[in-house]
Amino acid sequence: MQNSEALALTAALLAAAGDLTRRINDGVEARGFEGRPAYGFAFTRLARGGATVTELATHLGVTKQAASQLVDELVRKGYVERRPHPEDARARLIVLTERGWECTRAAEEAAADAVRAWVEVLGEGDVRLLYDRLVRIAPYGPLRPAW
Amino acid sequence: MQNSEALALTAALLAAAGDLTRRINDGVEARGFEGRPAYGFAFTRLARGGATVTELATHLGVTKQAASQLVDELVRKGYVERRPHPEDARARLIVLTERGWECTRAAEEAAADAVRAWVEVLGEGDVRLLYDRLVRIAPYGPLRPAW
DNA sequence: ACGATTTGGTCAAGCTACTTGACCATGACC
DNA sequence: GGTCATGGTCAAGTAGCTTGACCAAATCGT
Repeated sequence: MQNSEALALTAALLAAAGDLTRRINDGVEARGFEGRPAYGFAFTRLARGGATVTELATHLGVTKQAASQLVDELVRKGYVERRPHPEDARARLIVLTERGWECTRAAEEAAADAVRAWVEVLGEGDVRLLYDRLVRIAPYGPLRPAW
Repeated sequence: MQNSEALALTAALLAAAGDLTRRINDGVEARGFEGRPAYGFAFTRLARGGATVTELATHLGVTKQAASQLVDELVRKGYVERRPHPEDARARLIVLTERGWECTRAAEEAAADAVRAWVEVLGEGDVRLLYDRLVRIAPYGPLRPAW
């Protein structure tokens, strides 16, 4: 593989990721929610029983201060609540509200719509293969804003 | 494909793209250049005979003001020059300096190194296939910062 | 059991990379 | 040749992160 192709591969990845996130965000807004792409990724972490600010920060690949500010935003918009943590009095458990669950489902639907567009071009098998390969490359890396 | 998988696919794309850009940027800095990831993508556009600020803006998916600021930065660091445009007195042609070419090559090498790590995991064929599929999905979309 | 250190969280301030808005100079179009 | 479009810059504003300081609760060492 030539050097110039390696940069092109990176560009293609970024373009694809940007395309998807934009479509999803548009879809979420079209369903009556206001937000930014980071919400969706926060939701995927919160959906499994809630999370602490620090856990969220790790998941998103930002400082805990930034995660805390994001949570402020989500609280203000009614998507999550800060509850006392059942096992650690220092920590707070961030959990989705009913509206938060609705927004999560909206994001999943929008994502499914966007991916469906890809499936029409590549076919189900290739999209699944793409996913499989990507997971093997960057299994659980933080979701940093990309460039 | 289930809804939740669609979001996971997006996350995987972002993680992979973020991983690559980080590795490349580290590699470029290790080779003695200072910069940020956007430089590399600007260089790929400038490498083919230069470009105007507006063309660069389109390529990167930002406003022309933002592109102009990026060019300021690149000029300050000695990577590019603003020349009068040979065919349009309003425009300026942004071209790489010798140091700009060196940095471009460094970015390509770093990208090749990063991709090589992927090839070791997936094999050359799968990486090439990945690239092929990505290009078919998001052929020439702008390279927006991803989330 | 108790002082020292670590960990979870927030407050405050600062910065980077973008945006929008205003503007000028040149080119394109009847 | 006047009108509008296009390329570029200057200026100001903003979003979303960062670093640094700090407090309270938990954990560790002795």
